[in-house]
Amino acid sequence: MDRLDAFRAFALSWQHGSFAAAAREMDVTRSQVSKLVASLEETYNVKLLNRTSRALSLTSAGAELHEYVRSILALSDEVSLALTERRTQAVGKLVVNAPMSFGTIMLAPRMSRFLQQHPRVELRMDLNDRMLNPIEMGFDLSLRIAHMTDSNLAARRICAVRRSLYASPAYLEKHGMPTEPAQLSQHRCLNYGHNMTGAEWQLSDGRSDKRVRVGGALCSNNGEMLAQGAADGLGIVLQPDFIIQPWVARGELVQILGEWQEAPLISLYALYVPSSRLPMAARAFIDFLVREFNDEIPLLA
Amino acid sequence: MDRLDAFRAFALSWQHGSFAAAAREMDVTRSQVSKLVASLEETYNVKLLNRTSRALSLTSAGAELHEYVRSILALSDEVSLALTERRTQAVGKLVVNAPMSFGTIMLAPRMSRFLQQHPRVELRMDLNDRMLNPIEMGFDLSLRIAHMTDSNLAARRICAVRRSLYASPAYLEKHGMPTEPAQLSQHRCLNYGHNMTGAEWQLSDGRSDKRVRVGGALCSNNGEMLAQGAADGLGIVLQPDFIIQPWVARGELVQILGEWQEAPLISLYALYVPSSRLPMAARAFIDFLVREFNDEIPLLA
DNA sequence: TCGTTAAGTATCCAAATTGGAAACATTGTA
DNA sequence: TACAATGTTTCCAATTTGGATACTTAACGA
Repeated sequence: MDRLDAFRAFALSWQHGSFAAAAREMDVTRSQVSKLVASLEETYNVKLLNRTSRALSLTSAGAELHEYVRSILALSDEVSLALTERRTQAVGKLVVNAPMSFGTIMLAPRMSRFLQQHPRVELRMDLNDRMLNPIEMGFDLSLRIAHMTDSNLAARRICAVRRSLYASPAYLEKHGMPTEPAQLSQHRCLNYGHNMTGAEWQLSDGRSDKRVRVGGALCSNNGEMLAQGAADGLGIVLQPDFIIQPWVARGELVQILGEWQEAPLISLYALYVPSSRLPMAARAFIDFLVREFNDEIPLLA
Repeated sequence: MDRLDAFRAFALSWQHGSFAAAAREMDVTRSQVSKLVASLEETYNVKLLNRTSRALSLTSAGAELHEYVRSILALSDEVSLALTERRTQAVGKLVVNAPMSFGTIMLAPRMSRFLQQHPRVELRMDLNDRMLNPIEMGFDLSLRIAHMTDSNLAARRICAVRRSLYASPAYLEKHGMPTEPAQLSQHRCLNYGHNMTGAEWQLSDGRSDKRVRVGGALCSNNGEMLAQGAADGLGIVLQPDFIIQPWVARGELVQILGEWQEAPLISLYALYVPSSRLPMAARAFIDFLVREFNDEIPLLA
C-alpha cells in the first residue's frame, strides 16, 4: 500500500468530490480508492473523510492532513518531473572527473562549446590525477586514459590516444639516440603511473611488436611533470602527443624512434557505473567528446 | 513497495553512509534497504547512489532527489506527529455543530471554561437548526436533541432533556386550562420540527403513558420562535425548560399539566461518524458536556 | 599473500498483500 | 418506485514482500 498513492487518492477524492471521480482520475477502481483512503485512516488511526454515497467532507484531522499532502504531492511530482526530464533531456547538474593534464589541455578549450550546445546543463569538472574509485567521489562520469578497463565500471570508448617516445636533445646527445626499442631498457625512462619499476612499454612499428621493460629515476601520475623532467634531461618518456606538443614546439623535446608507437593504442574512456541509467546530460557529454575527438585525439586543442 | 519507505531508506543510507547503517536505523535487513533503493531507481529510472561494499556516493540525480526527499520526509513526519498528537491529546481544530437555541443558551456560557481547560484546542462552533446530514458539513461532532438516533451515525448520549408543556396566560384564559393530556388534541399546539400535522406527543405522569396527536397553526425548527408564538397566544408548546425559562420569568408563559412530562425523555446526543477514531479534542468536548450537564440539562445556564 | 570482516546483492520461497470483479448497501432522483 | 451513482465488502488468484542464506566485493591486517 504505497503511501504516496494513498495520499493521491485522498487528495483527489477531496478535490474532485468523490472517490469515484478520484478513481477515474487515477485510473483505478473505486474499491482501490476506498481501500487506499481506509489504509491512510488506518496508518494515522484517525478518520479523515466522512463519506456517504453522495457527499464527502473532511474531518478537521483530514483538513490538517490535506494541507500537508498537497505539499508532499507537489514535491513528489516536481522531483518526478525533474528526474524524468534529466533522463530524457540534457538538463541539470553533471559532475565529470578527468585527468588533470587532459582536462586543462584538451577539455578546457571545449567546455564553452559544450555548454553552448546544452545551455541547461550545469557542469562541474573535477580534474584529478588520483586513481581513486570514481564511485566514491560521486562522479556521474570519469574520463580515463587507459588500456581496457578491468574494473566493474561500464566504459564507453571515446577515441584512441597515440603515445610516442620523446627525449630532450641534451639527453640524446649524452646517452645516444636509440635506434631499436630493445635499447630502451638501457636508457633512463620516465614512467607514467605509480609503479616505479617493472613498467613495460609495448611498441609497434606496424610490422612487429616489441615489449620492453624500462626503469628510471622519476615516475609520476602527471604527464606534464614527466614532460618537464624529460625536457630537463632525466630520460625518455612515453606520453600522449597532445601533452608533449608544447615542449616540442619550444624545441625542448624531440620525438625518437618515430616509426614506433605504443600498440595496442591506449584509449580515452568514459567510465560510469554499469546499469547506471545515465542522465541525458552525461550521454550528451560523451557524444560531444566522441564528435570532438573524432577517432583520435588531435595534437592541438 | 511504499515509496515513503523507499525515500527513507535512500535518505538514511546517504546520511549514515551505508545501507547497513540505514537498515539498522530502520530495523530491517540490509537486503530490504538494497531492494528499496533499487526500487526507487526503478521508479525514476535513474541511478541514485553509486555503491561499493565500502563506499556510497550520490549521483547528481541522487543529489537532486535527496533535496526533495528531505523535505518530503520532514513533512510526512511532521503531519504524522500532528495527527498522533491530535489523537492522544486535546489539540488542534475541532468543528462542532449544535442547534441554535441550545448553542446560544446552554453552550455559549460554557465555551470559555472549556477552552480554558483545553488551551490548545481551536474550536469552531457552527450553530444551525437545519437537520442537515452532519457528514456533509464536515463537522467533527454534531450535538442534537432528539430521540434515539436512527441514522447511521454513532451517538454518545450526554444527558436527558426534560420537555414540558407551556402556554400563555391569555391563551389559557381564552381556551381553558387542560386537565388531561387527551384534551391537548382539541388545543392549538405548536410543534417543533418539520411536520406541521401528525405530530404525536408522548407524556407520562410517572404512572401511565399517554400519546396525543396534536396540531396547530405554527411549527418551526427553532424553539425560541415557538416559545414566542406561544407567548403571543398561538397555542401550547412542548419545549425544553431551558428554552422557555426566560418567558416563564417574565410571566409570559406558564407550565401546564405540571405532573405530565414527555416520556420517554428526549436526550442530548453527540453524533459522529461511526468507527470514527475521534480526535482527543472531540472526546474532551463530549466529556466536558457530560460533566457540565450532569445527568440532566439544568434549567439555567 | 592470505584470511577476516563488513558490506551490497542475488536467490529462494513461504507468507502476506494486492487489486479487480462482483455483489451489496446507501442515497438522491426521475 | 425503479433507477443510477456511489462507497463498501468479499472473494480469490496473482503478485509482491521480506527474511534467511549464500555469494561477491573491498579494505584491513597479520
